[in-house]
Amino acid sequence: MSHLIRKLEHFVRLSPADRAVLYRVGSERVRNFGPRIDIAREGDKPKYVHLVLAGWACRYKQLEDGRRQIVAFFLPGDICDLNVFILREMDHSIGTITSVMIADLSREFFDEIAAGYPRIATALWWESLVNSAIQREWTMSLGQRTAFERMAHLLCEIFFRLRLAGLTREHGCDFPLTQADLADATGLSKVHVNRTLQELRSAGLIVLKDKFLIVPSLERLMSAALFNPNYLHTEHEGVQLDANE
Amino acid sequence: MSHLIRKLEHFVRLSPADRAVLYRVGSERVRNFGPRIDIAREGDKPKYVHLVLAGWACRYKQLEDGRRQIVAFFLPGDICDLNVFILREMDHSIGTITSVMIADLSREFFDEIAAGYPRIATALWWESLVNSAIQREWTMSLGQRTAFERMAHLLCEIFFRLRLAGLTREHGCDFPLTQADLADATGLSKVHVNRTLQELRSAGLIVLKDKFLIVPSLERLMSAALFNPNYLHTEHEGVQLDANE
DNA sequence: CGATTTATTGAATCGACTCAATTGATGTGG
DNA sequence: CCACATCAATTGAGTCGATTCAATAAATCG
Repeated sequence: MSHLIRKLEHFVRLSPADRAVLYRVGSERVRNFGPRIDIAREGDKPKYVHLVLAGWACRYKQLEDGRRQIVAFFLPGDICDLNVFILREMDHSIGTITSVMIADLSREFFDEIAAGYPRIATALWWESLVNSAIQREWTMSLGQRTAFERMAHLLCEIFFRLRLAGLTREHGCDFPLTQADLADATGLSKVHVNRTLQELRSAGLIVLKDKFLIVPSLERLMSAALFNPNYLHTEHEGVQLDANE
Repeated sequence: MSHLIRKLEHFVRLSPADRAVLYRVGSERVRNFGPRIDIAREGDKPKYVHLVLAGWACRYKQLEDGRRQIVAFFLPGDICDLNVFILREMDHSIGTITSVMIADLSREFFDEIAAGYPRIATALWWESLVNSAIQREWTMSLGQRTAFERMAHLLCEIFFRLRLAGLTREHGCDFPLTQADLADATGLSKVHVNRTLQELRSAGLIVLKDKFLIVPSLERLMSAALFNPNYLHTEHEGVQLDANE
């Protein structure tokens, strides 16, 4: 919960009442999943909006012949699909990377937000616009960036997003993804992911070991990735949207 | 206008009043642009939501060194970015392909919809969820599909979307994209786009000439593309959301 | 501890790219 | 309305980034 609040407050200033409502979300249905488990599958009827309270998950799609593409990562504080209720069936699956704690947000919860908590509603809109922007940036990465840039870009993005949620130290963060995960996300083969990570290491851009990532100089990693953080819409006038109560 | 209505009615049944409001949109500020013109640029402050009344446009991003990726096509009846008002600056540009007629939808218009036209509001949500799904599918294409499949997939998608808007004949549609456009959208080089199109031609999957595309067998093209139309969320129970007035 | 997953390395191959030149279409001004 | 200029499409040849296959080493787990 705190991760979501922390993230949203980069965009709007929430009132104590706003925060209280969001905390209450933690008391909606909460479920725990082990690592490498499907939470929802393509074809399922979407019932809830998922909020990740803890752990890492991903959204992925698969072709008939088994080729798999991770199309998004979900980090603590992330909301899966605002308003999917509307759709009849999922066009993708959601699976865990690590153990994950999920709160299932009901339609009623969103109705309540829409009716009485305009700042939260705005912040959730922002969340969903940023998610779209991230998806576009992935399109950009896959279409135009080299393997080296693409990997650097993904690492930058994850680091930035974790930081928003308050989940980084000065220069490092937990990093539970395997090279196979990175391959499915970047569209590269596992072998090439391995070699690309080695290149990043020997360029002194990252230290990645024991599921922990250290980024000695975010500046340099960003520049290697051609990473422009504007798409995360984080430097924001919206912070002026004060809670006036 | 009619293209938007036609598209939305694949999802909800609109009342005469609903349709009237949507038609009125045509009387909001309408602008005309020539081909190959930027309507909005990365860095701009977003002011309006754009509705494409006629012509083709695209959303694209560029890296500092000039590499360019088209991340979406806008066809008649498409709405650019629901609720971008919220964001401080554009993280991408919008440019025309052909001559284009655009209606600028104001914030007030959406407030009015939200307040008094729930079916339209739902349909617009659907529109925006489908756009997200399309973006994910592009990620999938770029990450996993071969050049041949990817090109076939893009052609399928465009054909399906045009059909929703009522812009196809039995087996064909206008197709104003150049091979350079296709290259920027698929992440392939122009040369390879050319060769890939020739492969599609000699496989008898498409006839593409004089800015007109013929798809002799959509079935066969879909199967070559590993195209699963579920992500367009078009076969929909939502049609049961009748207008009860 | 053995079993399985994850990471690493080498070698050969291939899909897609770049460079470069040509042909064909489109368009505009004199 | 032709001539020239520009833009779009096509073709060939050589190269390179990333892949596949295969084997080994290291880490993780029950």
